[in-house]
Amino acid sequence: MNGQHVDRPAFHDGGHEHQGCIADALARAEAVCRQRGARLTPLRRRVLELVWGSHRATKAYDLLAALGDEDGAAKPPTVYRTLEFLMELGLVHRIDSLNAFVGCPMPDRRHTAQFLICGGCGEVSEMTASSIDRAVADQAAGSGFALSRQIIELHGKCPRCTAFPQSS
Amino acid sequence: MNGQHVDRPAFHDGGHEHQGCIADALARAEAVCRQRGARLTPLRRRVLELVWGSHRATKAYDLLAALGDEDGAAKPPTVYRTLEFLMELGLVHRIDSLNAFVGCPMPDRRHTAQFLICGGCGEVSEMTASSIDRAVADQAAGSGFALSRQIIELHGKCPRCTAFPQSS
DNA sequence: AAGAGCGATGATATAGTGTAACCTGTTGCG
DNA sequence: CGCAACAGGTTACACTATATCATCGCTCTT
Repeated sequence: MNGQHVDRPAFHDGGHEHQGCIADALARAEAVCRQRGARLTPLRRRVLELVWGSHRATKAYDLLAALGDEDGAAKPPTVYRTLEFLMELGLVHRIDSLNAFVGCPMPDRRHTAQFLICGGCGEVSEMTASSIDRAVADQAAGSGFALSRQIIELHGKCPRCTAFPQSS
Repeated sequence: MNGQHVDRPAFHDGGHEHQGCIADALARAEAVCRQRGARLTPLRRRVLELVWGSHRATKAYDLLAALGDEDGAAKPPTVYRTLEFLMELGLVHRIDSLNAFVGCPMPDRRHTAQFLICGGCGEVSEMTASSIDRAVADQAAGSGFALSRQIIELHGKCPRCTAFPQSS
């Protein structure tokens, strides 16, 4: 094991078959729910699907609006409760610096996460970099600090947006 | 230079002479403002003083209330504008996971920051760990990601709260 | 089948956080 | 002085989140 181990640090290209991402996410969610004895109700399934509608972070009130268009006026607590449930199971993560939520690509495995957030296209890429984990754990331990939760959100530009700035 | 370089990872004990912290922070702020040609007005000075009133993160509306008690009803934009100014000069940092603000102990030097946030006493300790910086920079570079801002907020328990849990 | 118990959702209200837009005052300077 | 630039005041509103209580539907038990 070396310090370069990283899971999925990559960004998606614009033309990838996104329906597959959604379907995969739902399949993983069903597996996780089955395993944990939780119920993936239609509402929860729909919210997860909406969150996975893009690789950007989704705002709670955008979900609310989307649900309202179809289910006739959903209310804030409905959305927040559902998001809380999905976070509990590790199916979505909250991006604190954006007040928004993003689907987790590997909910079946306990992991820490770091997020690369592109200021150009808005895409959020989750990774698990053991080198960062180790540096963080070492520093916390060195300060006598008992770490319970790490929030690492890295803002910048993804490779595509760096190559083709949209300002023109 | 080794990988263990850290600035101020320490937590304060309950009995430290806190007036000194505030006075020092104000002195540093005056120096920074003088150097940058910015004006440390009475309002800005007062807000910075309030932020430095503890080593916890301060919420904008708490500042608002504190100012209201003395200056007769300050309004939200006043506080947010002032905080924005102070952040611009690096005199305070925003803790996104708390929606709150904390004084920067070294505003005179450009630096990245990581925060240790104690869930027991609420104290926030800023550090600059080069090992974390390096791991983050490496991972970003390896993904072709152009990093512009890093948010690293580590929640847990400080040494004192670990030793003496207040639950009783 | 009746009813208890529980989890999920609905509904109402309100708390907490942050900003847009416009106006007024103040300061520094030619 | 009179202008320009910046600081701060005021109003109004948008956005984010939670507390509380009511309802619905399912399962389990008797």
